[in-house]
Amino acid sequence: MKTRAISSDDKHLKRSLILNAARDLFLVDDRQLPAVAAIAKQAGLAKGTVYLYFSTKEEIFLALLAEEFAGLLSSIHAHLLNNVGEKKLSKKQKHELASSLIDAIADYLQSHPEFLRLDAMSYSVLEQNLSDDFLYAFKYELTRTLVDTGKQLDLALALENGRGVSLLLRTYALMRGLWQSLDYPEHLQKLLAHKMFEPIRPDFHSEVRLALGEYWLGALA
Amino acid sequence: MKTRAISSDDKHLKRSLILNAARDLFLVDDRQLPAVAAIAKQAGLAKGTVYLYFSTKEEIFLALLAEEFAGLLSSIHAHLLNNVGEKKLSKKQKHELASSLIDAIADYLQSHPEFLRLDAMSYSVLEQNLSDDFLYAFKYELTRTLVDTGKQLDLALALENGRGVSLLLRTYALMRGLWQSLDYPEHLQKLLAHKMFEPIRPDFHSEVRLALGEYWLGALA
Amino acid sequence: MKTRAISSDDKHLKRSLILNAARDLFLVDDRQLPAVAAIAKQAGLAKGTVYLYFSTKEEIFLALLAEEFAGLLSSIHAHLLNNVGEKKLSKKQKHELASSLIDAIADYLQSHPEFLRLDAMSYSVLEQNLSDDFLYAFKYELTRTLVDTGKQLDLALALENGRGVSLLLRTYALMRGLWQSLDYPEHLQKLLAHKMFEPIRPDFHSEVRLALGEYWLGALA
Amino acid sequence: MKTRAISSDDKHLKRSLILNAARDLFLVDDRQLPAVAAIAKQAGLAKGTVYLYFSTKEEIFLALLAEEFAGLLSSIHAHLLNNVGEKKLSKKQKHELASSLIDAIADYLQSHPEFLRLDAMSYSVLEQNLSDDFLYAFKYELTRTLVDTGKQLDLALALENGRGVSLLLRTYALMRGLWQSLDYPEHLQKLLAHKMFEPIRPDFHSEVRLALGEYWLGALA
DNA sequence: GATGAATGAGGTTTCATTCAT
DNA sequence: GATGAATGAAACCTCATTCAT
Repeated sequence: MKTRAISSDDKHLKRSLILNAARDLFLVDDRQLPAVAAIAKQAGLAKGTVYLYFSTKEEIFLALLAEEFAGLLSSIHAHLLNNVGEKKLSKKQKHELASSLIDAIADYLQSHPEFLRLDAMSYSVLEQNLSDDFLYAFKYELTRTLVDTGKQLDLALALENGRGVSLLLRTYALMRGLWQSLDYPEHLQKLLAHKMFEPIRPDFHSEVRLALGEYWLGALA
Repeated sequence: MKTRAISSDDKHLKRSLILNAARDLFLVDDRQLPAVAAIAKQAGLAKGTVYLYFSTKEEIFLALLAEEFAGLLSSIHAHLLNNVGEKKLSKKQKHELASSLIDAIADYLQSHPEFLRLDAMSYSVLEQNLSDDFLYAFKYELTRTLVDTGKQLDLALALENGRGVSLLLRTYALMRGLWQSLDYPEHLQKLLAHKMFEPIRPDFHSEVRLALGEYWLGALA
Repeated sequence: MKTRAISSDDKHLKRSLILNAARDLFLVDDRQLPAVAAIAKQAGLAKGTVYLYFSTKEEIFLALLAEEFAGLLSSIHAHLLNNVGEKKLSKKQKHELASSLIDAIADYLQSHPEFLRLDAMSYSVLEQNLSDDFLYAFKYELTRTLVDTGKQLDLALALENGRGVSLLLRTYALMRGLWQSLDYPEHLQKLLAHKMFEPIRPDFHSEVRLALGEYWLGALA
Repeated sequence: MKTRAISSDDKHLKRSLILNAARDLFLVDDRQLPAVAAIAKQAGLAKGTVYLYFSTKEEIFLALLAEEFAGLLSSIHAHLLNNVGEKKLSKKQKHELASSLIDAIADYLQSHPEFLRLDAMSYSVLEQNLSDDFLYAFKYELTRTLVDTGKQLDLALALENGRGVSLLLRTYALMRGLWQSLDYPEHLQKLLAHKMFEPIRPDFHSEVRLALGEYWLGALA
């Protein structure tokens, strides 16, 4: 591709091109950020072009992660808006709301396999090598949306102020921790095929529902 | 320490020397495994010597992590042995046991700052570049101890078979997820000093107690 | 040379730059492939640049050797084309042709001191650490040219089919064997200065003519 | 083995132990000198012990090569002694002697597969890293025996003085050159399985007889 | 004499990023 | 704006040899 992205739309398009290429490659071989050369090739661009849109490799993947966070949170937000009326909920209704929320989250995770994979890289790999500005913008946006959604939750469940954010944070912690504990690379799966390892390899998607269920049960008690 | 580790004890000592050096350096600059050269220097050894005791850099840190896991699990195990009598516990007593267990865990985390730091590297960095044998041995030992401790828990709380392991796994997931969500490198801390970020930076050690408390409350309901 | 090799010609030029640097260094200290760092320095390039043109160090030297083979064989080829008329040669004329061929070969060796030096590394050092593709391409081209030249020889000397290749192969074997037997590194030369060692250190360039002369005499008998 | 070699015989025995171990390992994976650690292990000795008998790794293999040379030359020597009477040989008888000599050589090569393999390492690898003394002793002994055998040849074939050595040297050159040209490591053999490569991979043991036959035919003409 | 623990020089290769074209 | 050639830091691991025990 040698077309020049002149209009703002074109730029946005090319940015997406890169992000998609990066996501595709990452899904093929997670636990390792693909090389910039590979991303460029996959996107049909030159290496240098990638650097016109992102200033480090990590930026690409943090941008991808930001999208995922936004998606999950907006999904939760939407769910809350849909299911909240004006009247106060009964205890049972609250639990039902929590339960459906968990379903919404688990569904999102299932349909966005790259989310927690990327997320698992963020602590050790992704947040290196980023400009303060970019990192700040990421955290800023994330916090804003999170707090926002937290407030929705406060309203929906008649929680005390700030409780919603806390619940969301802990929910997030639990699901990312579970992912990292239960996702094994292929060769490890073979190694752990023996029955004795069964306790440490339940299916993630079932497990996350159960664990979140327990957590919310306690949290709402 | 003698210059040459001839006896098996001496060897074990030298191994520890390396592990300690590695831990020390890692604590100074976590999120990045120190170079083998640096570890060797810190331990007062030559690079090659390190490779007499470990066959890759990652082995060193996985060995360190193995020690931590062993420590935490034995700590839990001990706690269970101390606090379990023969009679069946009342519901209240069970919650008290859970609560004290959480304390034990949280105390361990507080006194072993390297544990969750290392742990956070294990998904993306640590489990690369290891021989299948070593990795298997690690998982084997970990699973064995985990299942063992899980059984103790089953007994102590009169749980159905296998429930204990599950509780431990989810507890672990929650604490590792929280760590990664709440531990910020220094420069990020400065960036996030503003009040608006308060919701995303509660103190880890308080937070882990609270979150685990909620989880166990729900799990034992 | 431009700093950036953009056109295909420029690239070819830069490749040559590297090959020449490698050859120069190798001639200074044969029996040891120079380090890539040294080659890069000699060529006025960065180490990484070398790896843009060759994917392992050995590739560089095998490429060099390939050039030498091509040179020798084309030299032989040319010689045959020049000296072959349509009429059948008499026995004497055949021997004269052989003799002049030997001269052509020996002249080539004399003016390409790197050829047999490199060649002597090929068995034990050079053919390690090469991709199958590269090695195959090398052997393929070599075989093709060799067989081709062999056929010319068949024609020129009215040999039975395939005899020419065989003669060339044995000629090559003899000259490479002689080189390795008669080329001494400097410090060994001093060690073997005594008269008693004279029988094992005749001058290679005379010796190769004599030995090849004897061989061809027998081969054409 | 922790026995001490006190008597001279014991020492000689232990030396042989090392040499045999080295030969065995080298035969398994030629084109690469085995590591000293491997040799020691194979010999049932400690690494340090090896260095009591040889001062560098290369010494071991040069000693091995020396044995081979001695074996070949003594084999030739013996052959000459057996087949030489006092009377002058006819031309035909001379050719018969040469022919049987070639057979003797080729037989030796066939029954000593390590000879030319080792020999092929001598130019580029083996003669590095040796003390002048050792190297000199090697060359001295070799030259002495060679000249000696050469003289026998002079006598047997009524050659002019020194011609025998020359013939032997060229014979050696041809056979080592052929070996290096025709011995392919396994993975290359697969690569060159195609019919087009047939001309460059005749069987060494047949080829060496034919080529030497031609050479001697010319040399005795 | 024998051992094997310790040494540390040495060189390859990768790849994120820059910048001349 | 786009390209891709050039850069060069960074780090691993091997293994021959030494020497304390």
